[in-house]
Amino acid sequence: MADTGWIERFQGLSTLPEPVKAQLVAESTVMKVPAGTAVFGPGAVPDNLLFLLNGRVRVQQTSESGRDIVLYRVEAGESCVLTTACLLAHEPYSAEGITETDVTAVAIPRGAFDRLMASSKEFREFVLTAYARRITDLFRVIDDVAFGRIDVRLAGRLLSLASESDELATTHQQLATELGTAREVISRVLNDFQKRGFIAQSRGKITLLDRPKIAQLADSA
Amino acid sequence: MADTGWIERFQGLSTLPEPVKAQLVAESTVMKVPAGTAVFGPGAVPDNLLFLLNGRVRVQQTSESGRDIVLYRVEAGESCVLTTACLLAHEPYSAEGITETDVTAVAIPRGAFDRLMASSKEFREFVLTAYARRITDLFRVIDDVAFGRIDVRLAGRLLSLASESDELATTHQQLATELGTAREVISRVLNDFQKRGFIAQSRGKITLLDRPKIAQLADSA
DNA sequence: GACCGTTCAGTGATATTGTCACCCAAGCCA
DNA sequence: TGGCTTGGGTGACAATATCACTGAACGGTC
Repeated sequence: MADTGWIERFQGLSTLPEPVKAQLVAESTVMKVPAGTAVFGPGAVPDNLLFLLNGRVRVQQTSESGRDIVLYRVEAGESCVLTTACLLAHEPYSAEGITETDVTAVAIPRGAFDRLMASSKEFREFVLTAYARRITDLFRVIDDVAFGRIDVRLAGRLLSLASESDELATTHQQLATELGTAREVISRVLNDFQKRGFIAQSRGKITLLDRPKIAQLADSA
Repeated sequence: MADTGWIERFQGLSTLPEPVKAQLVAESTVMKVPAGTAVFGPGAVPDNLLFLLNGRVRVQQTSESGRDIVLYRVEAGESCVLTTACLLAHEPYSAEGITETDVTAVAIPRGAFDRLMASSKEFREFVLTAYARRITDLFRVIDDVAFGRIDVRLAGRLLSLASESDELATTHQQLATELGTAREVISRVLNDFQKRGFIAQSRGKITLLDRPKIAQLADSA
């Protein structure tokens, strides 16, 4: 018998009626994916709605010119609903999802997703709410890219990327991809941060020294 | 008896089973809105899904700093599905929809929308496909803002805004809002276009003189 | 018509960000 | 040791954004 406990980990699913929970569990399969795998994107179309139990997926876009920008991340306890819509669109869909850690997820096949949408008002609410959150994420990205200063944006990103420890194993190029800018820009801003005593740097590693100051910069929106 | 003809004008709705069409029509009401009205946004939350019969709605976002950027437009024959999701999200939702022309639309109340989602696979497909299109629109905006050149973006926007006539009644400030940039930037680029013979300008008006050249610039992506 | 207020557009100076073309250093490995 | 790859630094310059103005164009009013 399949484990049903995972449902409770998802905000919005715990209110599902029992029969729907049973249906959800019956039609789902647990999958494990190692870090660094492309779970969807050009050339890897998924047929499943994923509920992330553990780990994190980064969704990013590559422009025609070959430059990248991170759109959002799917964390444990969230689902990757945008893909369900993008599956149906026959337009070229340039975003891709990459596991940043080893990932455990529950996969709901397309058909089961549709049956759940038909049978449960609560499930529909869950899906639409998840959509709304992603869309507001995208709105935020647009706002940041269009009107945000990069030092402010970078400060914010450093804080969220280094939420566990003060050590951050990342390259300047990766940070540039986070914000959709160029490596040189990141290098200069980080050197400025270093001069101001916010961080320490070594090859491939950044150490946050003064979180309060960084936070202050980050929300001088 | 209500008119059912409008359904056929929407790509994706014509395949609905007859009973669903009847349901859709029975629960809908036609509304007319004059140009320049905010149909949704902070302070004007809609409880309806709108199908646009005539006219055009511009969806734009105002950042904290007070600057605007246009996200996308809803044209006749399209629906404004993103609002259905954003209604449910209790997060601050900063986008607003403004009618650019007089608009005729069919409104489906929230409850009816939910019943249709429950009862019709085709309707669900329609909704998800509409979502997907908007989301790819947003991805495109992000790509443009992050990596696009202003002159290229402006050229493209001039072409799409002046799709009917070569005359365009708009101010530099409005064009700046289109692209999420500053008026001065638009002024300088337009002056450059003028020098190159692409356009002619007078106060509040732009005339496209050389569409081919503008188009060539616009897709030198 | 003249006057006034508002909106629209032009411009120079300066700051920020992006691009290009390099260089050098650190780590890896034969 | 040398060579290779990756990560990072830097100067010069281009593109874009911001600031602080200016004046022109238009709409009223008297």
